[in-house]
Amino acid sequence: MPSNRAPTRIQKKNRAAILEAALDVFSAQGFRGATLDQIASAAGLSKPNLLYYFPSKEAIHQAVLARLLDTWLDPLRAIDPDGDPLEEILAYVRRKLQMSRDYPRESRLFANEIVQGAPRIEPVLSRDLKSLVDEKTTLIETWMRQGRIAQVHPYHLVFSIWSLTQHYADFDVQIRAVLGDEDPFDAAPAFIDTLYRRLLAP
Amino acid sequence: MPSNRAPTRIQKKNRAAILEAALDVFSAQGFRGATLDQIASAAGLSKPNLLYYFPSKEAIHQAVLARLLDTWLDPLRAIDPDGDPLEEILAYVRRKLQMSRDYPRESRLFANEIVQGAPRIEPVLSRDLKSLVDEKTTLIETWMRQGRIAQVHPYHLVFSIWSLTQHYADFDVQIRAVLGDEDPFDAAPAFIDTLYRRLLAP
DNA sequence: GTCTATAGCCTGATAGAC
DNA sequence: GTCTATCAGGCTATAGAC
Repeated sequence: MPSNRAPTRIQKKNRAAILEAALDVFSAQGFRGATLDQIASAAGLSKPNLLYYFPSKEAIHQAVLARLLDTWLDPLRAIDPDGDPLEEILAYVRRKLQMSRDYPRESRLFANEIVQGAPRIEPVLSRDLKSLVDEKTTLIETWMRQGRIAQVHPYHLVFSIWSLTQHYADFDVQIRAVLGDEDPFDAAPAFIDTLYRRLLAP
Repeated sequence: MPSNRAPTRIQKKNRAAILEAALDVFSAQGFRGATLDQIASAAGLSKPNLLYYFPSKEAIHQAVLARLLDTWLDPLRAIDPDGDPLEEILAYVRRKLQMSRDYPRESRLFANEIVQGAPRIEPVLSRDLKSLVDEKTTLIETWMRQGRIAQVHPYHLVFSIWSLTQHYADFDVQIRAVLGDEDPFDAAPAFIDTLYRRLLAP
């Protein structure tokens, strides 16, 4: 492990390269499918040198996940209680869809973890994620009671946004296999926008 | 490998037990995460005996996937060109959601495979799946042109159905972490039904 | 700080007795 | 057909030279 002194430029660069390479490999292969050899080679380091920066494979995985979780919930946090209800929700949907397009590896890393039972992040889900969702669904319920958007189950509304948007990153291969040459992100934004306008119109 | 003679009752039972155990383990851990030890123990056999029935880990995985794909597309096939358009689509959605509730392991096995780039079934996707979806979207487009349901992008409509319904199996842990004690499948059917009624109302 | 070499474990697969 | 024993390869992690 690097010393406790302030990291040099080289250490910063190497740590960043490792996290970038690990995101690549873990998101494509899952935790057990990934090997340190793959990560080291993708980061341009030797395997022992990789383990000089992180004590174990597990530690690398946790570091990548931690960095992901830090920003993963930002789009949801950004829903503004003082904004226009429908526009706030539609903006959230757009942000989530954009993340699927711009950060598909992050989405797949997360998906890998959840599909396999979230062994490493279940606590984060039932604590941080739950309390954030509770807060936002309360807000959404208020909007619904005020008649500013249609009444639907607020939690399932959130689940639907997650599934519809993340699907384009997580199931990318399948979508492209079916669509052929057409870019999924050409028509997806308009489709999903229409879907939520019709669902939530007061 | 068992002889070419007709399988005995014991052979049938063991093969079935292996496929059942393999579905359990592969869907929960992915291909590389699963071990022959786990499968053998879950099937109540020794590891060498397991490999008496299947020549390799890869062969077991393919057998499980093949059995899955055989029935996975049935709900889509069952859309009836002569039925009422909206009701046909809603019935398809219900069948898919029911599969997520009754066969979550199958859904997660599939998800594991796709998220990691579908290395073993990409050909099936761009051949069998694509041609089936092409056929059904053509039908849906006809219905839309006739004004019997609203006009939306037919492929993305199908993707949305896949994502919304499979999400309840694939992201089960996350959904339960957020919902707490409430059973996801209590409110999901009504929510999704409402969603598609409002989206597709002519 | 980075490398080569290697320890030690786990895993897929095989050999051979019964 | 099923078992015990075991091999061979790949994997994480460490030792030690430079």
